[in-house]
Amino acid sequence: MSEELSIDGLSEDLKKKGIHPSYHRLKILEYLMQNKTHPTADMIYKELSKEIPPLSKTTVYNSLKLFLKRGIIQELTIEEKEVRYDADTRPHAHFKCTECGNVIDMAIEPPTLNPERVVEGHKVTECHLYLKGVCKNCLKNPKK
Amino acid sequence: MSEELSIDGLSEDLKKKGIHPSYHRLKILEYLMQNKTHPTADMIYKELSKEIPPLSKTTVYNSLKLFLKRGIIQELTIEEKEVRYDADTRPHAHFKCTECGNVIDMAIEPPTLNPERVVEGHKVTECHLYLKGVCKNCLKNPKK
DNA sequence: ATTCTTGCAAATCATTTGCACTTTA
DNA sequence: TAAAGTGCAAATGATTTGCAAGAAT
Repeated sequence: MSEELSIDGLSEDLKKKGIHPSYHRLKILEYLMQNKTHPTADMIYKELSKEIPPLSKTTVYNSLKLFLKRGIIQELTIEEKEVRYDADTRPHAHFKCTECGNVIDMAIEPPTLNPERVVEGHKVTECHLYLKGVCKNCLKNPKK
Repeated sequence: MSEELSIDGLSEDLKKKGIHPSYHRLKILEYLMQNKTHPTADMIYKELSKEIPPLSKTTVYNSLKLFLKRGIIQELTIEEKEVRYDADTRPHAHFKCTECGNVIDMAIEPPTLNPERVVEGHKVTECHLYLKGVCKNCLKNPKK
């Protein structure tokens, strides 16, 4: 893809965060950056398995957990029993379509999602805005 | 929803929603309305069990699911593996303290959380704003 | 050689399900 | 007596853990 998504670039990103850029880790992060579908661990595993047969789900979980701890991805819990991951850690909202199940990004009025502020005396460090409804596409093409 | 918490009032609320106001259901809803701590199903079960020995967790799950379907409570998925319930269905934000683990309500600038609107062509019907950080209380009394 | 990475298999744990018992109308 | 409510026990399924084998430096 583009140069910012080159394996070399990703490799550098990981090194900067103190993560050894192993092949599996690079592929998992690359997948997350190229697929803005906010996949679950299972989706990532299923897709990458086609390409990388010797890949275990444990490694996917291990890698995601590591990326999360180092702040290079974020976890979305828009729905119970469906933890999704997003390589874009900039503040933005997420919309889940109840028809097609897709989760899409949404630009949202900044003040709301600005982290690192104090509200009512509480120190806020993280913000998630989750919207649900029917997406543009499903509104146009109703199922059934 | 009635403002007072009389059993009679709750009973009427349930009937209006087409839910038979059984003893267990009334106690579960009453607990949710009196305890603004956004408890999990397990917390509700553990607490109510003290009072109502013949109560099974299945009944708690059944009742919560039913209330949810009829729109008299809402589900909070601020954290994975910790689905919480809130009897207040008006738009408001939720803050989870990473120190004490408590989830507290927060009044939030209305436009952000107004449901039933169209954003970027998508029909929004539900909004959740989840904040994380350290609460006022834990800032004052740091642990250890 | 030691440390890091990977991965199988078993453990965990919240939630769901099947079904039988009990209560209510 | 049919329908609704309840609850035990088993099933489910995503995630975690323990540990051993393989890879990297």
